[in-house]
Amino acid sequence: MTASALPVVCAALGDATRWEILTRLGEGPMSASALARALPVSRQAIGKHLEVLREVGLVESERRGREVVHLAVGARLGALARELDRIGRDWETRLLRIKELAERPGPDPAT
Amino acid sequence: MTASALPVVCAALGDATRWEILTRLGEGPMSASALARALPVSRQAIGKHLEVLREVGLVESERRGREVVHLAVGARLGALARELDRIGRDWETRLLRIKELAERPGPDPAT
DNA sequence: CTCTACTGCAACCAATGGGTTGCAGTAGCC
DNA sequence: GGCTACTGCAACCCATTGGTTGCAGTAGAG
Repeated sequence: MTASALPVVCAALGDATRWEILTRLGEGPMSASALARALPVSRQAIGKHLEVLREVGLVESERRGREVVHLAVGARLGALARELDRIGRDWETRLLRIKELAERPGPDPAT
Repeated sequence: MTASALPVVCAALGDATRWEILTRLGEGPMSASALARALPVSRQAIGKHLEVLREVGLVESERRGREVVHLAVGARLGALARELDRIGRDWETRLLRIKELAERPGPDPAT
């Protein structure tokens, strides 16, 4: 996962309806029509959300007979989680270093 | 981190400008005016972004003399990362179970 | 073959949100 | 005390987006 993709995939996860869709798809493959029956939005709205999720790799779609079934991709979410964890750790370590420097009497890093 | 907060905090992370701000704040505390000087947006826009980030716990603010300095909170990001990782694993395990059931000749789960 | 049902595309609408300018308040620096 | 600079609030603008309805295409079921 490249760093520039972080805002995009986070934006895809930044919508409650899409989380509803992902939760359903996490339990098993479903078609867009089936999702539309389960959720209080139209099938076309579901379709747009699915396109967003597919573009960032959070769902995959497969034609099965007459309908197209979609499923949530856990690997992609895991990759995002690892990246966020790494960044969070960086913030904490840098903040600790700053606090150490502030409290230490000798403020020269070269020492 | 409650599950209902996931879309909100992800939405906060779903903007490129906010990631710019977070990156700067991850290197050390800064004031809104300093951020506005470093980024190609106005101070008021920075202020709105900081409010969003503060509401979801990704930055903390502290009055230091005449100015207010902000810093990125790594712990919050780590909590989000753990939650996303957990959900991603759930998806993968359930999908594996479904595939197993589909390939196994005896489709009765009670057996 | 026909009928049903799921998909895909397009146009349109309203709300949200990222951005701006302007102004008032307030707290250090000299 | 006066000047400077940073903060906070409000109003406004426009692009994006989540949502809708409608229609055309297409592929299984009977």
